[in-house]
Amino acid sequence: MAATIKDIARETGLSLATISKYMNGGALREKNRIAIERAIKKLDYHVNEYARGLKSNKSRTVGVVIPELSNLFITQIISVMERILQEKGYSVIICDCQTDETRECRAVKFLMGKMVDGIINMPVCRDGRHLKPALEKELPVLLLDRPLEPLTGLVSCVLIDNEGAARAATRRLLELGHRDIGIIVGPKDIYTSQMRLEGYRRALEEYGIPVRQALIAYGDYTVQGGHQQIGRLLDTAPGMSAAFVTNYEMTLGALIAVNERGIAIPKELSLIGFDNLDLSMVARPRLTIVSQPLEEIGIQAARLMLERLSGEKGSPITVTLSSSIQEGESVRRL
Amino acid sequence: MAATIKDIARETGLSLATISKYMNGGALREKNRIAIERAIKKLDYHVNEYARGLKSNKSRTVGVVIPELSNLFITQIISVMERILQEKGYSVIICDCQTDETRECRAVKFLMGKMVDGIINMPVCRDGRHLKPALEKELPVLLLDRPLEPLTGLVSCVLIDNEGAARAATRRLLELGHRDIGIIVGPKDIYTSQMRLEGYRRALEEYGIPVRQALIAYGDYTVQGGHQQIGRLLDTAPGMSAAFVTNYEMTLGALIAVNERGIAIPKELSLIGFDNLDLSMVARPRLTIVSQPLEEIGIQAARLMLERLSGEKGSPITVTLSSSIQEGESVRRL
DNA sequence: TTAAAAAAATGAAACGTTTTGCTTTTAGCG
DNA sequence: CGCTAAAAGCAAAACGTTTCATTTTTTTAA
Repeated sequence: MAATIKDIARETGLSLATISKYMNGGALREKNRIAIERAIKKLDYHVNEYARGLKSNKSRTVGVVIPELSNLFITQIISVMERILQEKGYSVIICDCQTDETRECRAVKFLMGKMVDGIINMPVCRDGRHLKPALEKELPVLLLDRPLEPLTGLVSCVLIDNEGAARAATRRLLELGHRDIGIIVGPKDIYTSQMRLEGYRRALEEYGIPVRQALIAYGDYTVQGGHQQIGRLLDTAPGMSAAFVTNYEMTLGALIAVNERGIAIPKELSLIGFDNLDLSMVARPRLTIVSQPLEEIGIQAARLMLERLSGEKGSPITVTLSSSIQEGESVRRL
Repeated sequence: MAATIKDIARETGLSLATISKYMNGGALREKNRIAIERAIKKLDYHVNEYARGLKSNKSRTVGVVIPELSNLFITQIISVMERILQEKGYSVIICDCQTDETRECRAVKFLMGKMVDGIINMPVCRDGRHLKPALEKELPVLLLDRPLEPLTGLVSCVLIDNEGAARAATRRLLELGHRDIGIIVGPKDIYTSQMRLEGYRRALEEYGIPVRQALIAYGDYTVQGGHQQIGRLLDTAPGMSAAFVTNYEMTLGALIAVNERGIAIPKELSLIGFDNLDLSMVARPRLTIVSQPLEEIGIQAARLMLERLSGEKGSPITVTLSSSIQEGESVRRL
């Protein structure tokens, strides 16, 4: 049915090898190049990825394993990555493991069954066991947003300077005179939570202010979690003059709760949120937020993966991107 | 390196053809089946999808073309579809065309280059031109959420009864005595907008109430759009006692705006929102919403596609799912 | 017990590329 | 013009499956 390289060969009178060379960017005579191009157009030829994959052991496909698809932080990054990889002819298979280690493990195996050329992973499993099959096969592996201690030096990472971002946000509040600063972080065992909490601690230390457990709330990075935890803080730490919420969903939840309680921002409570998405453009007063460079994360991830895929060896790299604080009007000077 | 069917043949003393038969579920002698299974385990054999794809002209891959990846309605559906398709051994390649017809067209071609066995599409281009190459090749095509007039009878669809849902929501407000009901729909040229607006109109007609342009606002299905448009309605239609917002993002935007203005729900304004996501679980008072069966959409889409992929011909089917109203406390009796 | 029918296994030929080692053609130079 | 080196083109052999037409084995029936 569909035209093959053989048809092109017949049409042009050249050999298979020459056509193949053309398809892979080899050098050939001008008139042959033209003839081939004409034949390709005439016969509407497209390479058969399967024949090629079989021969070359490359699928031109990258697998992406994420904990959750319904998460704007993640989809925003994937969107960018996908576009870039696609421009280079790679397709992307996304596996949503639903924050489940077993599924994550299965996803890696599934992708290897699909013969992906590389894997990009925002890991759930903390010990990196799930990536073993890929590493054994020397597939390029790239970690997103969270490093994996046991894999240090073995795989590349694209990270955010979580600690620095949280420190800067907390400092900002301290500079403006706040002393009772609440923070809502994610689950205790998640890397980004730990780092953000650490940044908060460090900033307080710099100012010689004791860290009070009552001002630390552990959410679960969901809207509901943010809603609950800000409630908890407001109830149990009445002196709190400012709160720092450390991801987008929880910021949304917190904002809704604060509005419901009729608490005025920033008059009664200063708020610093997270992630530069719709929310920050919409809420009034405009939210002051820690803005993660989502697009840049995607770009760097795609770049690093493409470098690996094109055979550049070199040792694994960790790229750490820094967030910026985007000033709004949700923080006031005390 | 990796074990092939040949290795299994050698290990078991059987022929290639027999192993292949086993792999594809053919009938064979019990002892041979056992021997093969043992060999597979021993040699850690996995089929080479590329060799198989080359021979069989099947890629066991489904392409999904969507207007936007950072949209909870969409990702929620994809999540389910992907899980089901993956269970059947299919992988999914997602193409985010960014609501751009040119990109959408390119995405279809890209996917065909990747030799997908079928395409699931939430279409942007209204005339379905972009799907022509796929239809010509007789690839199974499935439309999601929006039918395409010119393709009626040619492709299957999974739809929501948008008109019915909007009518039910509007009726609900009418039953409770509301007469000045605002509605925020999406862009004028989008199918779901039109249907939802139509449902609103019909409900008003049933009650003999004239449709007033001042109560109809066109948003763009974004948080910001919802925020703006509810503002517009509140400003230009001061008598409005209830509002119906017709997607998740705009509901979020509207809710934020209403809270900012200190308007009490449902005392000063009754509100019906859309889509049963985090938001409705979190907002207080709990929102009354039109709840689309996101999971069911995913299930039906996966099912229909799988049926097609397994060769069942039959004529294209349109599955229309109905939404339900989930009662909260955001609507009051007038 | 044997012939016929049914079931299972087989060998070999594809599928559409890439690649390797050679051969032919072209270009450059004295 | 003829020689050489470099460039371009070629034939054939893979890659790991599936599938078809046969052959072999097993089961059934007489």
